[in-house]
Parts: sequence; C-alpha cells; structure tokens
Amino acid sequence: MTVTIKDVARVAGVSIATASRALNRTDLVAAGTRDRVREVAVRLHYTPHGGARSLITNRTHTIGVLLPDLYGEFFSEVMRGIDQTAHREGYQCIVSSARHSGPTLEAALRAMRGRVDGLVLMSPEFTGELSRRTLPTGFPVVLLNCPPSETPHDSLNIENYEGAYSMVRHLAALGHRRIAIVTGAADNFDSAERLRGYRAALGDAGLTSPPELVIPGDFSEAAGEAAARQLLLLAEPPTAIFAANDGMAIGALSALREAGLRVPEEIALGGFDDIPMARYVDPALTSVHVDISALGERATAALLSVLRHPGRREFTRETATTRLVIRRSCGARARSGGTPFDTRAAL
Amino acid sequence: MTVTIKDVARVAGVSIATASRALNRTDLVAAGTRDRVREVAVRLHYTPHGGARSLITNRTHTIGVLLPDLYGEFFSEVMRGIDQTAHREGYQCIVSSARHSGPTLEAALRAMRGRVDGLVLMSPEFTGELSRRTLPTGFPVVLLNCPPSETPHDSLNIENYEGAYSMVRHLAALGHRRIAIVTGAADNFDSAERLRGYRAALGDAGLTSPPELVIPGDFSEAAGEAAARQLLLLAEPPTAIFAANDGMAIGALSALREAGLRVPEEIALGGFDDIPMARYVDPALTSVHVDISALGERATAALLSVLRHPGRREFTRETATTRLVIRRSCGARARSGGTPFDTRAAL
DNA sequence: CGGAAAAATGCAAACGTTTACATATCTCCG
DNA sequence: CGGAGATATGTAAACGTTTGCATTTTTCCG
Repeated sequence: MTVTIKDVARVAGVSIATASRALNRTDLVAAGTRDRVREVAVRLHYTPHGGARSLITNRTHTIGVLLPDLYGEFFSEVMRGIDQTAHREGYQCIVSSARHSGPTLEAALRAMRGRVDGLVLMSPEFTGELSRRTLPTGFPVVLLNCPPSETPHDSLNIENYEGAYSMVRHLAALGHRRIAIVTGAADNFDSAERLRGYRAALGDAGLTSPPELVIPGDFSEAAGEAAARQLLLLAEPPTAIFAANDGMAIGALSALREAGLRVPEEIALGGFDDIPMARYVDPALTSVHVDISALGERATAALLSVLRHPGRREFTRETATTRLVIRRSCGARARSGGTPFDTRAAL
Repeated sequence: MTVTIKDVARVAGVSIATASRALNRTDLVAAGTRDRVREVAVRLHYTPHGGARSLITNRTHTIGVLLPDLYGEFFSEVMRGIDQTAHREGYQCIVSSARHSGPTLEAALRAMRGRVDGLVLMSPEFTGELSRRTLPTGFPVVLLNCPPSETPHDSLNIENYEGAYSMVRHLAALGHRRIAIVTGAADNFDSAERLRGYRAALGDAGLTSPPELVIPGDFSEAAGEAAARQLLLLAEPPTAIFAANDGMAIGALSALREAGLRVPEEIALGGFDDIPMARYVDPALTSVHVDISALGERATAALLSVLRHPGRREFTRETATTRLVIRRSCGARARSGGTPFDTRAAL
C-alpha cells in the first residue's frame, strides 16, 4: 500500500540502514549509493512516516496549542502568530480549541502525549495541580494568558491591570463620573485584572464604582449588547462604558445604536485588545492596544528556544505591554481625524 | 523519565499485553486485574504514547488542515468550523497555514505523512499532478475551495459564480451603469469565478465592463484601498464597486471615506463572504453571504465520514450556496433599517 | 472428580524508523 | 604485496504500543 523505507532499500539494492542514512545523514554513505537511493525514493514517492520516526528520535517537530476558543479575532490572531513562528522554524502545530473545562482539558492534554515536543497553553482555568497530574515533569510548556501559579513553566501575560487603568483614567480625565464596566467571566484571570485596574483608576480619580455599574459579561458580543441594554435601564445610566474586550464593546455599540443613543456624544465607549475590527466600526473604537499576534509569536519563540536548548534553567515570566489607542468612541478628539488608520503611525 | 505501559505492567504485576488490554478492550481481562492495572495507571500518571500507538493501529485520530493563510475572519471562521467538528468526533487537527507555493505545499503535505488519517485541503494552487506525486493513492482528502480537477477527491466549493452574479445584478438593478470590480489574485480560482459572475451579470443587464473598471487585487484590505484610490482617479469613475471579498471592500471603504466620498450616496459598495465584521462597519456592508464556518464543518464531516467508512465509493462534489445580504453600503433600502443585525432573521 | 469448554493471561511479532556496533571493502603507504 | 586505517555497508536492537496465537487457569457439568 504505502511505500516504506524497506521498499526503497529493496529497490535500490541496499539495506534499510543504508537507505536511511542516504536520506538523512548523507555524509556517511558513498555518493553513488546516496544518489541511487534518493532517486528511488523520489520515483517511489517515498515519504518517511513521522510517527515511526519520532518514536525513535523522541522528536516530533510539532508543538501543541491549546486555546479556550477560536472564535473572534483575538484568538485567531494569536493562533496566526503561533503557527507562523512555528512554521518558520520547521515545526507544525496541533491545535485544540474546545472550551476546556477541567476534565476535557486534561483529556486534550493527554491526547497530545507522544505527538508534540512542547505546548503553548492558553487557558484561564489551568492550575498547577492539573499541570502536575497531567504533564510529565519537565515537559516544555509556555503559559499564555494563564493565571499566575507556582508551576515551573514559562509564562507570558498581557498587562491587563495597566491597560485597564489607563483606559479608565482617560475616561475620567474626559470628565466622566459614572463609568461602567462590562467584565469577562468571573473566573477569568484577564477579566479580574482588568476589573482591578478599573477600580484602581476610579479610586485614584476620586471616583467610586457603584455595584450597579459593574456588569458581569463573558467576552462575547451578545454579552456586551445585553450589558448595554441593562445599563440604559438604570435610573442614572453611566456616561461612559468600559467593555473588558472589544467584542463586548462592539456588542454594546450596536445596542446603544439601537436605543438611539449617539456615541460618543451621549455616551462614551472604550474596549480592550484593539482587534483589527476596532478601527472599522462606527464610531471607531477607542481601545487598549495589544499586539495580539505578537503574543503568539513570543510564546512560540520562547517554547522553541527551550526545545532547542534543553536543560535546567530559570523559568521566564514575560509580560506584553499595552497602549491606549484613542479613536472616536470615547469622545476625545482623536489625534488624526478618526480614520480607520489613525493609529498606524503610533504603531 | 516518562512512564510507559511497561512500567504500569511491572508495577501491576502483569504482562504488558494484559496491561494494554486492561486499559483498552476491557472485556478480555478479569475485573480484578483490570481495576488493579487502571489504578496503577492513574497513580503513575500513565498516558499512552500516541505515536507508538498509531504506528501499529494505523490510526492517528488526527486530521491535517492546510490553509493558504490564517489572516482575517474568513480563514479563522473556516478553521473554527473544522476544529469544532473534528473535536466533537474525537479527532485532533494539525494545521499548517503558510502561504504555500508549490514546493512548500508539497513539503507541508509530506510532513503530515504518518501523523494524520486524512486531509482538509484549502489551496488555490492545488493540482491533480501534485496530488498524485505527494499523496499515497487513496489517501482521504477533502478539497475545500480548490480549483476543480480530475483528482479522485471529495470537494466542496462556494457558489462563487452565482453569488457574484446576484450582487452585480442587484447593483445594476439599482441603476448603476458603471460597476467596477476588484478581483482577487489572478491565479485564484474563487476570484476567477467571481469575475466570471460579474461579467455575466453585466452582460445580461446589457452592460459592459471596460478594462479600466476591472482592478486586480489580492483579497487584502490594502489592495482594496489601493484599488478604490485608483478608480477615483479615472476620468469617469464608477458609481458602484464590487469587491471580490469583504476584506477588500472594507479597505475600499476606508479609502473612499478618506477621499471624502459618502457611501452609498455618492458611490455604492458591495463585498463577498459576509464576514462577521461586515455588519459592523459603517455603513454596514452589502455582501454575498457565505456560511463560512459551515464550510469547515461540512468539509470535515465529509472527511470523517470517509474515515469511518473506508472503501471504494463515489467522490462527492458539494457546493455551498450563497445569498445576497443587503445592507446600507449599496444604497438600496435595507430591509429593516440597516442595524448590524438586520439580516439575522434572514439567516 | 474428571475433563472439556471458557476465561484469563503471557509470548512474541509487528508497525517504520534510527543508530550503535560489527563487518566488509577500499585506499594508500611502507 | 601486506596490512593499517579509513570508508562504506549491513545486522540487529530499540522506541511504545497492539494483537494473534499459545498457554495457563478457572468454571461448569456429567
């Protein structure tokens, strides 16, 4: 059926050892033999069996990627950064993007055993305990946007606190006194940090956040929509809304538009992540910029570096800085007219 | 280091054969032994080695996914559909999304040998010849949005011609006489089909398409921007632009806005694909709706069905229908006010 | 209680590679 | 021409599983 190295060896009239050498460590075999073997390999459409090879070399040249989801621009940009970097360095990616809840997360990790050399793990629910139970000790893992833990892994996190702080400070500086927040899921680490930044900025501005202005969301557009509707029902609605990600901001925007409110004239709006779409919505969305694909790139680069230089070493703890990007939706005069490309220069 | 089935067998005091059976085909082993082995397995954190297992079973429970890119909502939605479906059926995905040009495409395919049970292949450059040279005969492959060929594979294609036709017919019906098109890359199959639909619709409306109104693009936002600028320089600019995908339409939109033209009052605009972003831009984009994630789902489902029921059979040739979604950017009265959700009911 | 059938377990081969080691062949110099 | 050393090739073990077949143990019935 499929052609193996045995077939190549037989047809070329050599042993499989020689065939293997002719195809890989070319210097160990006579030039004539080498060419003959290779010619046969091409003619027979021979392709080495990755699984078999990795069994003996203990190298798969594959990294595993675990994402909580693949919906929306945030995750797909991260994934793009990962795949691009991996590919450039000759690695493949096995991706699993189910919404992982404890047990299925464990199952997903197990399924990767023996198929990957390392892991890029993005999971708000990843715990040190799970790490210990599921992963062989010393297995190379880079944690992306995971809650910090004592586990012996490299990690890369967005500066959520700082980003949220700068956004809320900005809104307060524009004169807003009632600033609402739409948060992510309660157990989500990024969300908690952004909420913390929001509270700190309010406090530092001499403001408070009444409970009715803190709306729990889940990072989905629908949640943003619902949250905005809910806020508009208040006796005293907020004059500004900070959505903890752009997806919810865009959902909120459409709810506000439906309610007949003009953004930013009647209510200001800010998001987080600065996904590509942010500059195209109307009004263009003020957001906390994150270099999303770079997140994937950096995590992957860190992982590959470990794979290349194994051995005991320090575990790194990197962070990705953020930057407030002011567009029309917050009501501040955008620096250069609010066209979709107003921030390009700043990038 | 890592614990293998040998360790489990030794600790449990059985042979590796019994250990294997206790963990898999549970009925062949005494209940007491089974429980003992399993208990040892969890205690030792044993996880079977996927590579080794697949070597003997000839099953990897993994599908390979080849995409031309991962940038933009189109591809990531497709990918989401694929991963979701695969995951639901207990399969993993190896994804490779480099921009594949002939040789690297071949390399990418080779790298999957022995690691995947089948392939979902989305490549405008995939040829029958390459298929024959690179893939074992009879290897399960589903071609997604590939140029039709005589290769023995299942395929799934968007109804590009029909979609483009309906868009251009609509623009013509609105009274436009000079309708420009921004195409995709010259060698791209989807693009060619959409161009064909454009021409046919113009012809049937008694119109012609002067060469200066056919602008070559490449599906990127930048290309759409450049194309719009170029069109505005014409002595007699078009009154409507049909961009062959939404990314270029959005690029064009920003160029038009920059030039001070009001859309749709001064110039109409239509796109293709109806990516999620389309309903959020301003004005909301009239587009040819494609159920993007369903493309991935259907392709994957087809592949999995082949994997489950191997053997000689007919090769299917499915198509995905399209539907014109009218929003504000084309200037027709949108059916229900042009909010971002105006087409939800129609979905 | 004897023995046949059924159930449980073990042995060893196989999957497709790579590679340490052994062996065969060649080169070259004294 | 002999032999040392280099070069080229082959043999076989190993990687971690599954599984056909043989063997042992248990069950059950006459």
